[in-house]
Amino acid sequence: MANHDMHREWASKTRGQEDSGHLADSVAEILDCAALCFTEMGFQGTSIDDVARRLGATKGRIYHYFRSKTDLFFEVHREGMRRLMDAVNSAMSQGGTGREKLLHMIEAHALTMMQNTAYEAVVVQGVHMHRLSATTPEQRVSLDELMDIRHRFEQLFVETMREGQADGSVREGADVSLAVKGLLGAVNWMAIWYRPRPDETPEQQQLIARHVAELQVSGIA
Amino acid sequence: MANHDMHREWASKTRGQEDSGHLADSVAEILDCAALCFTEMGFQGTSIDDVARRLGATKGRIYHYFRSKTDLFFEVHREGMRRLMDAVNSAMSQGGTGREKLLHMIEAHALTMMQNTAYEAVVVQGVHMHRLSATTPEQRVSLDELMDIRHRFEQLFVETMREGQADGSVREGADVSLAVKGLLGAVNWMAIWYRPRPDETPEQQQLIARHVAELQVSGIA
DNA sequence: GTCTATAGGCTGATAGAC
DNA sequence: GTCTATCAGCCTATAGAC
Repeated sequence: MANHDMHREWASKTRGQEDSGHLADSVAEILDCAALCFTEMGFQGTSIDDVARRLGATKGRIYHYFRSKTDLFFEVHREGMRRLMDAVNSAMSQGGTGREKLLHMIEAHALTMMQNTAYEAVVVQGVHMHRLSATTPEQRVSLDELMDIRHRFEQLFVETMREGQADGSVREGADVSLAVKGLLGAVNWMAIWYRPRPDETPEQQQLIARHVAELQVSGIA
Repeated sequence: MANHDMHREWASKTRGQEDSGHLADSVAEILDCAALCFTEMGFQGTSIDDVARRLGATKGRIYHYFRSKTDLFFEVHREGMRRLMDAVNSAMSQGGTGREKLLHMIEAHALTMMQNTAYEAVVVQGVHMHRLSATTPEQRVSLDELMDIRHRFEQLFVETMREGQADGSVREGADVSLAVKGLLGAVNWMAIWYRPRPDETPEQQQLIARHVAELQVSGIA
């Protein structure tokens, strides 16, 4: 029980800046393996033994840090959302017209999807799960918390698009909420089809991300 | 075993035009309940007993018509894809410039998503599953077959967009394949966020569908 | 901290009565 | 055609050794 709290503490620490040592390493290693398993086999399709096998350990290790499989899944999801938030927030704060900011935000979102395929595939899976009603009360609480983050994430795009309408860089008259759902859908769907090619460079990835972003932004400009 | 074949025969019949009577009714009823269960609880989260309970029956009935849970899932998926194909094909054959056709195709796609939420949520789930490697050989065969249909579906949009480039109604220079993936993503994502409001009329749905389509098409025009 | 062993519950699929 | 009964396997989570 105490260890679960230690993990919580670690999690909130890293949400700041630094990670601190061997405990963080253990947890991060588990999260990485879990992200891969959940991505490849789905939440219900993954057993804790699967994650343990990939880790080269047994489930004792995992249950020492995580209360339950659900807890593990949501911790992966949380980390994926954190990476997304960081990238988009940083793009948003770089200035320019609403339209320019939107372009950079979408590009950053897309690039993060491409460079964190496992974590972001879990995020998409989690969003999908929110649609499911067969959830335990425990899952419901975690899901609601994460959907709250997700909502704030979506609002960043909504606000920036409104900003663009105010400064004249984004077309008036479009239903902003609907437009944002469309554009986020286009980017999120990358979790389904995008696979990095074996020899793909970061520059090539950036090109794809920019292209996706431009297509979406030119629709509302 | 013979009954599974009867079902197959029914399935291919309906892919033509007519459905024929009480056997079809039994199967269609099972498919409807299964679509709802899979949508609400996911593939692995749904037990055959869940479907049977919703049906007001026991699993004997289901296993009489479907070899396995996997088989049942894919039959729902197939039906969902059929509805999508029908709608888009019909929109595509109505003429106009490439750009106009594309607009109508996306609109038809979106409207079908909105009017068949359960079946189409299963389709999206199936596409997602194709990403998963933890599949039995049996699942792999069905998935591959369905991804083949899916690929042909995507090609309809690619062809029409190329047509639009040829007749000057669609911007040159854009990566057609990437653009189509983006626009299909925007529409497919509706399976995640769209819920019909209790009092929503077909006219209101059409408005939303058109709006989504316009946003995507104006990005490539 | 990590392992082994195991309890306890659920589920896919089948067999056979009616 | 549909139901009841049941088996066999798997998986989450815990307890306790080391």
